[in-house]
Amino acid sequence: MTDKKGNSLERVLAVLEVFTEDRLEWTPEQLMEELGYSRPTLYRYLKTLKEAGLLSSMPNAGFTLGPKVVEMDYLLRQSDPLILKGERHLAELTRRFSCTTLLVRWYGNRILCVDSRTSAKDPLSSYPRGRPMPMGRGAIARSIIAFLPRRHILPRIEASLEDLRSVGLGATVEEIHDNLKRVRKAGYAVAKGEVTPGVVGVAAPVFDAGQSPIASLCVTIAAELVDTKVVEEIGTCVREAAASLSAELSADRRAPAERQRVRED
Amino acid sequence: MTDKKGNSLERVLAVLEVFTEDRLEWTPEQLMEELGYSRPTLYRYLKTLKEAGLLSSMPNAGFTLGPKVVEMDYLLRQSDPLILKGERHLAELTRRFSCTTLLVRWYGNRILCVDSRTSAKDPLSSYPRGRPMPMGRGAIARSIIAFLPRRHILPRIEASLEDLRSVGLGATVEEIHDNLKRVRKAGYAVAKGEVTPGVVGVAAPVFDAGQSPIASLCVTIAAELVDTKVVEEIGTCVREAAASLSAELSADRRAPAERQRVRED
DNA sequence: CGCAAAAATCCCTTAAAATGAGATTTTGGA
DNA sequence: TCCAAAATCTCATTTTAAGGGATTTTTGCG
Repeated sequence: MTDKKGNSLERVLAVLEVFTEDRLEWTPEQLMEELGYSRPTLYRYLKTLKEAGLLSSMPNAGFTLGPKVVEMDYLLRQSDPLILKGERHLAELTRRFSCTTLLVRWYGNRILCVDSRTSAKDPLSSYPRGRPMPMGRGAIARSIIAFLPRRHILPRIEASLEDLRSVGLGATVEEIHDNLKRVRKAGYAVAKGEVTPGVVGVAAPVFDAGQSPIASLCVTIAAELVDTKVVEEIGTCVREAAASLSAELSADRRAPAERQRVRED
Repeated sequence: MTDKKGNSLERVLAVLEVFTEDRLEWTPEQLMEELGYSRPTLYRYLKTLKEAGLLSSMPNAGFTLGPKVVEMDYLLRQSDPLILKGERHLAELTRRFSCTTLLVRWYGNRILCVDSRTSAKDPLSSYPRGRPMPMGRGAIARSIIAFLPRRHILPRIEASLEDLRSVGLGATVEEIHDNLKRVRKAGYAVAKGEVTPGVVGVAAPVFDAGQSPIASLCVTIAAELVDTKVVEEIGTCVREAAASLSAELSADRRAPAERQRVRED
């Protein structure tokens, strides 16, 4: 069984958590075992989730995620200021370099690509929209961690110490911290082949009026296409684009257009 | 207030329902009024939904749908047999005709585009992935209704009587029913300009081992590109593609590959 | 920098609602 | 048509969610 307990709200939503890339389909029996719910309870949950459209089941086959998910994703694409305002910058960067650009949101302990665009003839990235990436390695993760408020950085370094070390960012926590300070100073992070071999990532954080980054803008490009100088050039562009995007986001905030309410009663 | 009542599971999930194309952002106050929940209750719900990633809120701005939605959509794209097996047919139809093809799932009282592909130079359809379409008009809706078990057809005709009449399908319930029988016999439905002016839709139902259709495969094409003969040709293709897709789906069902369970403990 | 206003959370009792063992009905496949 | 498996129902029991009001935390502003 995965989770301890929680209130019934959390327990219903916990059902959604077991659907992963490794396991996209579950039978009620399997869910009972995995989640430790009783039969009637599980069926009640499933019924509710199914009615909400979050799950769907073909008769007597397993359950999978449902159509409401597709609908919500569509709505999200229309509502997320990050995506809406980021598009322009993605386009600009892909125009300027032969690369794949990613707009990646930070949430919980993951980072998640919410939009991407490519101009490389042979795209190398394996992270399309919606595929979560682990924190801990790669330019994106580092571009976010480096810009966290001081007291949040150290715990994160410790949590991902293995990864950060193996990536050559330093041997001790202090050394790594120093390197992250350098990232912070430069305004962008660079990683060579940390996520995908032969691919260089250059990422800069995106802020939303607050002090902590909420997302990262990243250019990934084939290593053979770049040298130190070009990486610097890309870094500058990415940093500026990210800064500009951040500014747009917080400007939007300051003048919150009160959208009209549409009722149907 | 939108909904009457329901158990707390339904009430939490009802929060997700208020996010629509007309209203993509809600403040807690507005949600309290709209849903009729008390303050602590609403905040509890919001907290839970936010922790699950289904909602997100930028400090003191409104709430919007959250990143988990993007992740689930990605998973869904990988797991939905309809999408996976349908892709081939969409590709084939778009290759053969200069058109937009849609794969549309039926759920509740809506139909929802889950995949689409276009080969027309100037795509006219305004229903991208995730945008729900109303039942009641259009070839897609009709291709589904016509193939429902007898006892489900009449209530649906009555429910959408206005629409069906205005579309010229007949004046009385009987007349409309006759027309639907004809659709059933032909194996596909045709609609001219019912959804988008100047666009002809040709749709056939997709089944999943059961008697009721679960989806529809549709070709939309500029009216000026087709005459009766071509429409018939398209109809035949669409019907055959849909039948083939249905067969693939139920074959898959009959030999349910037991996917391995991956645990991490 | 610190204050006032608003937002979000907490507390705690009551009332309501979720739970689950087992019986029962429905479903879908042969 | 019938049978086994799947899904739902029943109902006594206990857990737990609800919400008025107080409290703490955050935010905007002087």
